[in-house]
Amino acid sequence: MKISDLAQQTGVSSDTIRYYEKIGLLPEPARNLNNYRVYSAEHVKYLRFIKNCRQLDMTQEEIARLLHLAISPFEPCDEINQLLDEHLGHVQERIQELQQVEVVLSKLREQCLHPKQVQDCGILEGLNSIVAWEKKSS
Amino acid sequence: MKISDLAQQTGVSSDTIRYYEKIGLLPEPARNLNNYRVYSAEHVKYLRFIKNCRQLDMTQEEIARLLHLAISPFEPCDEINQLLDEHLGHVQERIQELQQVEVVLSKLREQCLHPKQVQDCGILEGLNSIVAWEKKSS
DNA sequence: GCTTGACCTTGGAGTAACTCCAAGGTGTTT
DNA sequence: AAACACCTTGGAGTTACTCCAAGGTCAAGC
Repeated sequence: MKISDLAQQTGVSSDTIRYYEKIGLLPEPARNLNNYRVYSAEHVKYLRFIKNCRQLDMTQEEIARLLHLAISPFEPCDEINQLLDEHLGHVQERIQELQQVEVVLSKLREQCLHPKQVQDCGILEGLNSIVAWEKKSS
Repeated sequence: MKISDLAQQTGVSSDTIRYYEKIGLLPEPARNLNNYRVYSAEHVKYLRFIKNCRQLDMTQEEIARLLHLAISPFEPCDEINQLLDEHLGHVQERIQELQQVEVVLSKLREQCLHPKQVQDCGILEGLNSIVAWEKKSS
């Protein structure tokens, strides 16, 4: 199976596949006589796993940790649970941040319901004077 | 007013101030005899504006557009409203995406409520078999 | 007068997670 | 033989910074 086949089967571009290999997320495949990469069914599984994690917005580092854990079948899985919990926490934090942004933006938008000249636009006014609210973490 | 004063008054680091100048977001300040940057009250206003926009998660490009519009007081302000609407749209989209991620992560987490061995951990199982849901846009 | 420490300057490298491109090799078809 | 689609590597570009090194300046203290 060549790189374009793997790309097609997983919906991950060839460029990205080579990139994952380079950073060590995806195991190096065998090569054929022309130096083309040759992938196995294992690689499909690996890459699907990675893709799923990315869709869950995990970082490469989190994925690397998960992959590392996945190959130690007899270890306790606390670390996996912990990683998931932390990641879930980050996602929830980010949602809250964005919801705050949404509120401020909506209020700001109401400052200018009818088109005017720029000098009278309440939005620019508003942008000059937002009272910085607290962001929990960045 | 030197760069560290501006930094202190706005809560934006000196590094970031120089960076904003470099990419053209912040107007170039005057220089004193030692070639130190000398800022005016205008710069404080500018930088506060930029900081407010960044807190609203706007990109540098959006901010640049706003700043450009802000100096044309007699133009109609439709474009400002449109920019805000689009940006609000992006924020709402991202919130929805993250909420979907949150649901999937929570379900995944339930696959392993009691610590086990890695080989029996339902989370890894789950990560292998997430049915890719539709993302509206990336 | 000299050292110390706190600033300032510039330029460049590093971060995450890719994406795109150029230059060159290979393989199949017409 | 030419056209076209694929493969290889290496390197640059993206966003929004952050950090660092090497060198210049300035005020205070001994």
